[in-house]
Amino acid sequence: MRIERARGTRDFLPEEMRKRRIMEERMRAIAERWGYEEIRTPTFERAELFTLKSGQEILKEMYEFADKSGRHLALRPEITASVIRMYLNELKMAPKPTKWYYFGNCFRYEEPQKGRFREFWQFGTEIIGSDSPEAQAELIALAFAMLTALDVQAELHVGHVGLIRELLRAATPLNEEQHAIVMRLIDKGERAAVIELMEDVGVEQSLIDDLLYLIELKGEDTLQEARDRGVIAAKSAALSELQALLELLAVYRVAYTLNLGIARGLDYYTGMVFEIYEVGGKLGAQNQVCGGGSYRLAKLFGGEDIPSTGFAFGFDRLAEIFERAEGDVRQGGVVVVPIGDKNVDRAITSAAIEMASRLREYVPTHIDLMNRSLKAQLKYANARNDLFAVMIGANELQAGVVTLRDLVTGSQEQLSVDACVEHLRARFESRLNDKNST
RNA sequence: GCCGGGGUGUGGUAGCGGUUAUCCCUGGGGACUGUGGAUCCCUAGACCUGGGUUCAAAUCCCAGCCCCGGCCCCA
Repeated sequence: MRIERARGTRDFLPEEMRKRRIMEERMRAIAERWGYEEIRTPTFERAELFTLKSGQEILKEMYEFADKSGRHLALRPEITASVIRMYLNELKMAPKPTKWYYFGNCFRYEEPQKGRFREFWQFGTEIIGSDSPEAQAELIALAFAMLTALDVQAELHVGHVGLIRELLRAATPLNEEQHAIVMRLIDKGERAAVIELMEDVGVEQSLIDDLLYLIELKGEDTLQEARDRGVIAAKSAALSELQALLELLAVYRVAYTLNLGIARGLDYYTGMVFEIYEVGGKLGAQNQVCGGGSYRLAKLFGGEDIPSTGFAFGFDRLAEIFERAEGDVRQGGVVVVPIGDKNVDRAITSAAIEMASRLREYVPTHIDLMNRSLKAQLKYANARNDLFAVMIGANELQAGVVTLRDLVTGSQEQLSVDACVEHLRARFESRLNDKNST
């Protein structure tokens, strides 16, 4: 019986893993240089961690289960909630801001399609302890530094849920719960439902108009325009925060599009929110590669109210876009080839294994594991792109040498074990240096 | 949750009512018994699953599973 992969999961073959490893290393390197440290949290958590404030949308997609003693658990649908939980559990006394990054798999029960899977990877960062414009700008700039390192062309959309919240607060008949509902409707783009809800509760028509005007705002000059029209109060805290952020983004030379319609599906965002979209058209409908913003989760989990800012990349979507120029072709190594019947010629086998062990201190080396003929061993080496074969048979043993064959040129020579090791070590060392310098 | 298009050896495919199920790639062996990449030969290996229609199903119908994509939402 053939067992199929679970729907929405993937196997990664060596070639794909090489590419992902390159991407991951580039992103890690940048995070480290910006002063962020790596953390890791559990793959599953108490389900309440996610149900508490992540929003309705994520609940119906969650993998929930009970363990053998009946605990209510869930596979993480995202990682931010875990990071904050971990911070509160372990590190309340840490100097702020705490700057962390993480890379891990997440799980959501959705219909798989291009760039969307049930198990997917997020690479994210969090600044815990600050949601200042400086923190927001740094974080967005960091995201773009990573995109640049991956040669991904993308555009940034920035919004601020504070502006909408301020306006909703002014709409007196609405309570907190209704605010959340309206936010969700805005995020979904369900304009008609927003109007209906607000009219039902009896919100003034002018306020409804203002709200609709606000969420449609797009583009850089619209902020001033909105203020001139009195839609945004001149002394709005959210407005001045957003303006400060935009100024800093200019300093970081990150281009942006203002989009106040971004409300985001996770309910915990409280301030700046942003989304980044790939612009090359390689992702079809799922072109959002990054999302994030400022939030206040800590209080919900029983801690003090810690302002934080974070984002998460959809790593798989980046992988879809990322073309690797170099390092694409697997660089072959060395094969040690014992010649003769391994079952009979124990001495040859031993000599070959000893040779392989020495070479493995310096170069990728493999040795026949299938008792193949000389011919078949070379064929395998050829198919693997190996560069050298070290052949050891009865003749070599008797003469105290090995035969080193250059699989690219086809030339070969006999030399001592030490000389052969030294020769290969030198060859591969210089190759590694070449690779690092490019 | 909704809507399209698909599942044939390891991978890529042809066949679309009756064939010994095609070709390329791959594994093993050989021509060439201590030398890979070319050529040729032998050999291994497949019709997603379950029902139905039919004398006869890979082929037609239905359901499920899976894949690819779109809507919605997200990363």
